[in-house]
Order: sequence, then structure tokens, then C-alpha cells
Amino acid sequence: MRAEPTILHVDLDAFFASVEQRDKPSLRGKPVVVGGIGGRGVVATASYEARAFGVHSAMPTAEARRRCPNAAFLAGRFHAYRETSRAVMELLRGISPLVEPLSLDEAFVDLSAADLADASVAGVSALAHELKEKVTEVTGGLTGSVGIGSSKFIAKIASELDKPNGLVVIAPGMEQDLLRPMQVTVIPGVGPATAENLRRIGVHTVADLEAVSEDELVRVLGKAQGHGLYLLARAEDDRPVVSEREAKSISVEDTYDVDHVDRRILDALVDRQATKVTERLRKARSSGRTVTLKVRLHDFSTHTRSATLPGPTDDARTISRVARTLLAELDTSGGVRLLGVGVSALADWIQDDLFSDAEDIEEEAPEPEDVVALARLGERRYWLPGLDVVHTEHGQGWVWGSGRGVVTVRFETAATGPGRVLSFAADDPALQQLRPPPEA
DNA sequence: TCTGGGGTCCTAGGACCC
DNA sequence: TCTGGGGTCCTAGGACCC
Repeated sequence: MRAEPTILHVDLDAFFASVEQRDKPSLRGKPVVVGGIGGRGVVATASYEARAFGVHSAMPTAEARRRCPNAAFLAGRFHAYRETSRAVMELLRGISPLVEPLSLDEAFVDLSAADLADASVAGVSALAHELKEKVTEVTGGLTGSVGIGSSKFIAKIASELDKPNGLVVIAPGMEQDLLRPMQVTVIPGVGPATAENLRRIGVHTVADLEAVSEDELVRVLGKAQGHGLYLLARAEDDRPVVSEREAKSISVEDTYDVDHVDRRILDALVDRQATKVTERLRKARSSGRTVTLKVRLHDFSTHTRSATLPGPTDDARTISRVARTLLAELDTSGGVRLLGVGVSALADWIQDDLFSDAEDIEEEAPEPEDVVALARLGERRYWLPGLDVVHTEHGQGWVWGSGRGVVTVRFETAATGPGRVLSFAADDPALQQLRPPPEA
């Protein structure tokens, strides 16, 4: 909790649906539902016109159609959403460098890192009014709801209070008065299961929660959540706004219109997902060590199986092979409604099968003028999957040897001189024997 | 015509090492 | 011969968020 109301939370109103209404004027003023439009789809966003019919996020689309047959049902255009989101995030970064996006349509901004003349309630209100106008400008007509307070928790609660197109500033010192009468479910992190656990010990409101000892909360909810809620019940929240967060996993999943039983089909679907994951890994210039397969069976029971490799990979065949092996461990004879393939334990560097690496290196050759990129790309690490002899080349640089493990190879590049191996090191003693090839 | 897709964080148990 | 903890890694599942 800060002494001044310097944490701002923005939430774009009915974001996906609003983008559709912006781009298609015939949809304006009408119910619009964006989400899965197949037999097993759910609603991602409903326009306020559709919400009037009782349609809301996470509702099965079939139910939404029943409640609001005249709505436009759209599958969504994520490219347009990303573009619009990017414009808003840029705008926010113009206010303060400390911007933490939570999703395409939500972000925290730490105003204490902004060039702010007046951090009083009146001062930040004026800033927020201006921000809201600019949001509408840069998005081509969308509105956002803004909450400002002394912490992330309070800012987030505040932005919920006056949707859509709202602006609420909670003056420091008023947090407890605001929270006490509210249901515990307004607290982010308190979902149906936690609410039920709390209900069983007689807790319905934040005031009720505040009356429970920390020991009791830890007993009922576990260490992390119990401690966390003990603090939030008192509006104690020091969490910083974090602008740069590294992804921890990349995954793809699909729910099928019909359950699949045929092994060959399932294998082929896993294969396709492994390819998609790989594409995204490569785009992110990343690789991962742990492959996870997710399976939802006909009865909606969900199972995951994972395997951790000795080194990271961004190879579709490897990921697919591991995922299919994991699939074989599960009894899928009753039918599979969802398959997913994910990769975690990400490394910010690229594994390579050295025999197929030459093209990749070419693709990733740094721009000569980009010295910073060069410094990073000049050093690449390779995972050698148990090959007897490994060698690679970049320009005229070579290394070879035998063993298993991770080896670091530093190349000279076009900008630093002729392509030559400068040095190499490995974590497996066998690989210490790596050496440049004899003169040809 | 039940229940998406992309994530994050937490828990608990077992293996393994010191 | 029996008995320890602590730390870390891995795995599976669950809760939650947008």
C-alpha cells in the first residue's frame, strides 16, 4: 500500500466485441458474441447489448445462442485485437515506463515512475480523464474503464466499480471502508472453490475474512493463499508493477467437435500441435526441456503427462515423438475431446541438431550494423543429443568431438572478422575434447 | 445443446543427493 | 545397524485469470 494513489489499472470494455463493432458498423448497437462458434465453443466476450440477454464470458456458445438468437456470433480476429492492444500499451508506456500488461485488454501502470506533477486524487483523476480520451482516439472509438488506488489490488477493484467507460479513484486511507462490505469473491484469486472453502467457515464478506486469524486461513487454504488473503483482507498489497515478464511455457490445445478414438488420428493431431508449438518456440527464439501432453477424455476428466529431456529442444519431431509416447500411456479408448501439447522449462537460447543447423545460422546471421545483437548471437549453445561425432560450421568455423551434454561455441562473425571458431566449452568432460578440425 | 484456449501459480509426493 | 533432515528436481493435478 502506497501513501499516494499511484497504481492505475485499465480494462478495455468488452474488448473483442468492441473491436468487431468498430470495424463493422452494422454491428454497432447490436448484440455481438465473440468466441468459439463450433458445437463445443464458449463465449470469450459478449457486447453489452448481448449481456442484456444474460450472455457472458465462459458461457457455452450453444447456451448463448439460446438466450440471444439474434446476436452476431463471431470466431474472433486476433490479429486485429493484438494491433489494437498494442496501440493502447504504447499509449500507456508514454505515460510511464512501468506498464504491466495482464492480457490484451488489461494493464497496470505505476504512476510513481511517471512524470507526474500532482499525485493527489485530483491530479491522478485529471490524468486518467485525459488517458481515457486518448484510449478512444488510438483505438478508433473503444472505451476503457480505469481504476486508481494505492495498490494493484485496489486499482483493479476500482476499475470494476463503474464499468463500462468508468473512472474510479480510491483515496488512500479509504481502502478498508470500500472493501469490508464486499463479497470475498471480488478478491482476485478467490474463485468458486476458494469461495466455497471460505463459506464453510462462515466467511462471505471481506469483513468476515478480516476477522479470521492467519493460522486459520493457512489451515483452510494452504500456506500461500492463506497468507495472501490475510494480507488482502487488510488491503495490504505491496506487489510491484513488473513491466518485463518472460514467458514460462508455450502450448497449443484443441477441443474437437467429436471425440476421437483412432490412434492414428490422435497421433496425427499431436503431430500437428507439436509443429505449431515449434513454430511459436522459434518465433520466440526459445526452446524448452519439458514436453507436456494434455488430454481431456469423453467424460471431461483431464490428464497431463510430461517428460523432461536432458536438454532443451525446438525440434518438432522430438516434441512430437515425446508427446506421442506420453499419449500412449493413457487409456483413450473412451474417446478424446481435447488434446494439447506444451513446452516449458524454457531456455532463451536455441538447441540444435548440429547436422541440420547450417541454414538456421544463416537465417539468424545478425545485421552487420547491429552490434548489440551480434554480441548475443555470437555465442550460441548447442545440445548434443548423444552423437558420436558432432560438427557444425558457420562461415569457416568448425567444432567437433564426441559426448553428451551442453557445449558453448563462440563464433567470429562477418562483423568481427572472418568466420572462425573463437572458443568452445562444454559441461561434459567428453566434450572438452572438442577441437577445431585439422587444417584441410 | 453442457463445459475454449492461453497462460500462471501452488501443492504434494517421490527420487536423489549431501 | 538404524535413522536424520534439507534442498532440488520432477511429475500430476487443481485453482484461477482473462
